[in-house]
Amino acid sequence: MALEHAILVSLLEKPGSGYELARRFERSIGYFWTATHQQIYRVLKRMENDGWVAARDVPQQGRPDKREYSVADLGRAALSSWLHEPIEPESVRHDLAVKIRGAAFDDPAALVTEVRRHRAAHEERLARYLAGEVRDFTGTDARAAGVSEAERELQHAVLRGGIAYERMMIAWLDDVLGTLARFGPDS
Amino acid sequence: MALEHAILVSLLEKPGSGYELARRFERSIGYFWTATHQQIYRVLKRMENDGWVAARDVPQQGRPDKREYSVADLGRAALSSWLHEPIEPESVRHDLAVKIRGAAFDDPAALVTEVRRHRAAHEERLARYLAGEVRDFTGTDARAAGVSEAERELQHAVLRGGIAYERMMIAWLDDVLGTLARFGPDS
DNA sequence: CTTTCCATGTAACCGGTTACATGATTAT
DNA sequence: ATAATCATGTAACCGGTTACATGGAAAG
Repeated sequence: MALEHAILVSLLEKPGSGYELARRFERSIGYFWTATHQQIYRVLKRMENDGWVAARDVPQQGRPDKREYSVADLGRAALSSWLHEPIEPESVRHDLAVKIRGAAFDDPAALVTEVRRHRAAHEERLARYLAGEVRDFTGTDARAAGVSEAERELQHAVLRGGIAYERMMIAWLDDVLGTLARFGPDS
Repeated sequence: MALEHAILVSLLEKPGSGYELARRFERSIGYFWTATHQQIYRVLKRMENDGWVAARDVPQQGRPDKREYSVADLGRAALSSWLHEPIEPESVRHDLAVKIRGAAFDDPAALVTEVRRHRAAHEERLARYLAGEVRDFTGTDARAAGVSEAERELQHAVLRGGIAYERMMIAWLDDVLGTLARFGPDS
């Protein structure tokens, strides 16, 4: 389990409210971890009880107050010890692969639309990542205020992972489409 | 949720017991879906109650009896309808990416061992997949008895996906190692 | 004689998802 | 008026993981 740790990393990069964290999990953090706001609020509360994070009420004008969280010493220590313990390389879960193998017992041609939909979704994500790369990681100083070089470079490395993943998926889905095409008229 | 459907596909490819299914989920099906035997037995029972699969007791010599399951009409229909409904492209979950971004707030050099471990694990998987590809998908007729061409080709396409994934991961982890190396002496 | 393989389960727990709820402000 | 954004939650459910349990056969 790493949601706690993902939250710690995000709060170390920049303190924020549960709502803001939820937004980040739709964006930058989203390409390696997802979480809904319900989950985040629940975990955040537990982390506060455990002394991993500290909250501060921030009044705002024209908007509801927010509780801004930042990482406490105990949280930093928890993250550090997690970073030092080995984790098992997780295995993937691909619904689509189940469908592809299942198509052999149904109509292979019917899957083409579905595979194309997925391909489009990955293409879209790739475009988003590439745009983010240009925005955040070009120009030596642009928006580099208060961010260490290590932080910046490691974030970039993770983003490159997301980009590589999307490119691989697109290429593979093209491969699959080619295979499906050979069973178009009939099997 | 697709475990039911993964089981249906596997049983369509070849009927088998819960135990045998669990083994398959460690092998061929394992590169796109994982499941433990506990989970499989539970789901299998539910599927039998729902009439998706039918069981047949098979006595064996020198071994405990087994319950061999095969797909019933209702199961085939359930699979077909699932194949025809669109599913959302799922997003990945990478503990390792959390660690990499977290390393900026700890010791980046300490992550090198961990990343190398993961790299080795992916290298090993890649070797297994490639060996499986040679074993099962070379030679026009080898072990192709009773397996349709569509079935064979689609299985191969899924395997190529696993291979592409492992290759991408290895390349990316090399990228990460290079990035980490630049923060070796100190950040 | 101890480990591994075959074979099937129960029980507890917990993280993640979905549905529901509230309430103010800003934009169309 | 209506929808969208900001902001924070509760409650129910359920799939997946971990631990525990049994019991015979074959292999080292």
